[in-house]
Amino acid sequence: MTTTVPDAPTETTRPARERLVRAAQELYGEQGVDATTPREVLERSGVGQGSLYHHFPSKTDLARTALRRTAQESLDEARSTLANGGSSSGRLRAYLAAPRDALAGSAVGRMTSDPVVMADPSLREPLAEYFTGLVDLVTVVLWEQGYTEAQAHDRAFTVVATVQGGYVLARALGDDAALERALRGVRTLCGLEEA
Amino acid sequence: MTTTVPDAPTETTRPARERLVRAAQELYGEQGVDATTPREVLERSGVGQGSLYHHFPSKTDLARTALRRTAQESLDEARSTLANGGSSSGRLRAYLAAPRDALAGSAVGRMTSDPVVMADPSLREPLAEYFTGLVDLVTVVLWEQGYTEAQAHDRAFTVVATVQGGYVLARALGDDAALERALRGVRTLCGLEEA
DNA sequence: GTCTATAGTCGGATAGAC
DNA sequence: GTCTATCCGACTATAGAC
Repeated sequence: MTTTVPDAPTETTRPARERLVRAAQELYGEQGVDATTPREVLERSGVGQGSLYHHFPSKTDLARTALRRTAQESLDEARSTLANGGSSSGRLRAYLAAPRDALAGSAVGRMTSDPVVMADPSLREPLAEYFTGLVDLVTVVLWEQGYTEAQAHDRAFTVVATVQGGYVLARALGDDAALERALRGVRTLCGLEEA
Repeated sequence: MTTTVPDAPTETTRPARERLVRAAQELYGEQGVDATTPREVLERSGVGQGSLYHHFPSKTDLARTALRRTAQESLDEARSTLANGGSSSGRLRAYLAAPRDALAGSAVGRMTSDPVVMADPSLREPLAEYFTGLVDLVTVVLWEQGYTEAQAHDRAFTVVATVQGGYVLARALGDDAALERALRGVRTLCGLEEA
């Protein structure tokens, strides 16, 4: 008696669908949603033409799935640094020193310039969720350091904005040192730098 | 004897060309370069079909002209705030308090996510020039406040990054208050806020 | 569920009259 | 220098066999 039950009866894991989402995530990170064609997604995923439209009614539906996942993965990664053990200043320092591909930019932040994403509320939603969650994580850390809730919140926005703006500067200048400098500046301003 | 000499013999001012550049600047600010079609530029400028390709060999050449002007105008505006009279702290405070359309984003910064712009070095150049000039302006102000050159430079990157990242946050959250909070945070961190 | 083939639309660019 | 008319190719999506 062979156990033919795969993983879950209601929500089975589909390989083609999965490959499509992964390929879309990669291409969106490289080019954005607007500039990524269904054809490119099919080529990278190795899936045939009509299969995309079997799993997703339209390009937008694929984008929604891929963006949700990217936002979720990015937030999970930030959480692993900001909400784990260690002192609050140590966790913030670790977050600001985390390895980043400056010239690639923020997978989520870059989407705020994508016309397709910004035109559709259901595509914007993952962006809002990501940054709300990220700012909240940083706010808690700053609050633990003794700031008032209002001050912690303002400065959390500043910290997250510095990271995002650092990406923008690095890409505009073609120099990853721009992000490094911006982050070093905010570390000293927050009193996190060693003498 | 009518003076038929217009403005300059070598570089005359062409009305159609001018209208094309203006329309392109507007549309790039709203949608980006990649998402803006020649047709849209023609419609907004009120110029006829073939005239675009009379003045500009390709879409890229129009983009280069428009981006250069936008970068130049943006830098001039920043200079008028950061390099004018008043105390150094007053000028920096004025720059950070300048009116901004947070939900529209930075006309220059948003281009760092545009595939067409990033793929062409001649289109990226205006971005690099703008941010180099802007960071230099802020660096001078901070240097006047007594910071070492290295510290002033790092913090200048942080200030400019906060503005750029503030735009990203405001757009992602659909709330212009995000930029305000990020800027208030950096003002307090820089000791520019009144008690 | 996956594929090949193809339809419809629009973007980028050109030709050539005025 | 400016316009109208038009070509070519690519992108989004569908049809229908296996």
